[in-house]
Amino acid sequence: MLQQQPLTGNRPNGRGLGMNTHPGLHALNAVHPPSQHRSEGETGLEGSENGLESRRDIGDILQQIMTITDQSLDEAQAKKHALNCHRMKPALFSVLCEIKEKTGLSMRSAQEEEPQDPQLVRLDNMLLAEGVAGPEKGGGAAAAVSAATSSGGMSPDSSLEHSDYKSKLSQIRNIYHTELEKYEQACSEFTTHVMNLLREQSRTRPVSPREIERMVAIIHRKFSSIQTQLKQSTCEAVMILRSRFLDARRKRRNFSKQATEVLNEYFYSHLSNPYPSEEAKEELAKQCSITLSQVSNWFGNKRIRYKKNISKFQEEANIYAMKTAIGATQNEDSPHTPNSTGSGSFSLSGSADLFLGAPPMNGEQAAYHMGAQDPVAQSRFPDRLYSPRESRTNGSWQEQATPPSPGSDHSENSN
DNA sequence: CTTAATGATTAACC
DNA sequence: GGTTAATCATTAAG
Repeated sequence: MLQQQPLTGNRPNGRGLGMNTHPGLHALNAVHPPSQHRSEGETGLEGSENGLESRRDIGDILQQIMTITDQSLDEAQAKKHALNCHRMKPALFSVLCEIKEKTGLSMRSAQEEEPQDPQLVRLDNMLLAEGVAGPEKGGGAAAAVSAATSSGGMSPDSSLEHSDYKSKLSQIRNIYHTELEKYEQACSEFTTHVMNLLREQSRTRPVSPREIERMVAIIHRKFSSIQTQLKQSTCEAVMILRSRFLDARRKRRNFSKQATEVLNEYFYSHLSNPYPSEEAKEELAKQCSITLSQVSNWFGNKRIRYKKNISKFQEEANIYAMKTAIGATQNEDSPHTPNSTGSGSFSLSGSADLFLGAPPMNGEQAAYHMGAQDPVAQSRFPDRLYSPRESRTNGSWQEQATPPSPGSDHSENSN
């Protein structure tokens, strides 16, 4: 955008003035003056017979150039060589330079600065994030997996599916990289080819470095559009792979028996307020070797399903209340055991929530627990804080629960 | 095969 | 940001 000041300086139209500065034009003018000047005679010519000869030469050259495309390759090559050796060649070349100088002005503003396709940037970022692009081997794929499961997390036993995923991903990686390499190679090959061509042509016609530069840029643009397509389809492949392998919904695994037990234990021992705090969730997650969000999911599901059909969960509630109670009495002997089976609690309050299992159906059961906030759990999770939603601690979390269904009063309900 | 159970996702809500 | 309620998709059970 800055070079190529017109030779004529402040005269953009440049007509005629530029000629003064061009030695080549002088040479040409000398042998082939413009027709309108012909009448003025042949001043400056070395001699009339010489001028005539030169004129014939010029016509000859032009004729040869015009017809060179009609000839066979060998013929053309020979003719080209001959033209290159022609004594008029420098002059002709200079004229071409001059013409180019002028026409170059108009095409200069045509291009400039492609604004970095945002789409391409997005694709690049994604490929990088998925571990397809970027550094070789290992770390990339692992990073992709951990990134993909950041919300869902991965339990240790799911490494099997992940190895499958990883192999598929590295397959995609390989294809992507070989293709990319192929494109890059083809691009550089083509570029050097074109540059050689231009260099060769620069012997007979003026080719500015800038022009070569632009040519290269055009080639690169074309090739990068192909690359973009490659990246696009690679992204799609990765997305499909991901949805196949990492969508936990599709590859759902039930929690281990022990994990469900721990969760249920907590749930039923906090039935009046089954909203574990962040700390409690972390503790549960650790115990069950599941993620925090899985704990949250579980409690969310549990609450809603319990509320929806309390009678269905009666048995379960009793069982876990019993368990808690037994665990509590057993631990009375060794109140300072900090292990996972819980410690130091009172059978009395440990089974407190048991009564909630058979609520009066009008939601007033909460009154039983206004003061006794589950000492069991408090000792089990000493750092437990009650959920920020204090409004629920009075047990109203299920107050609007609709009784299961009119005809579902099972026999065990009467117990 | 059908059905129940269950973990995850989603939109609407506060 | 966490919850609820509805829903989806998979797994386990019949």
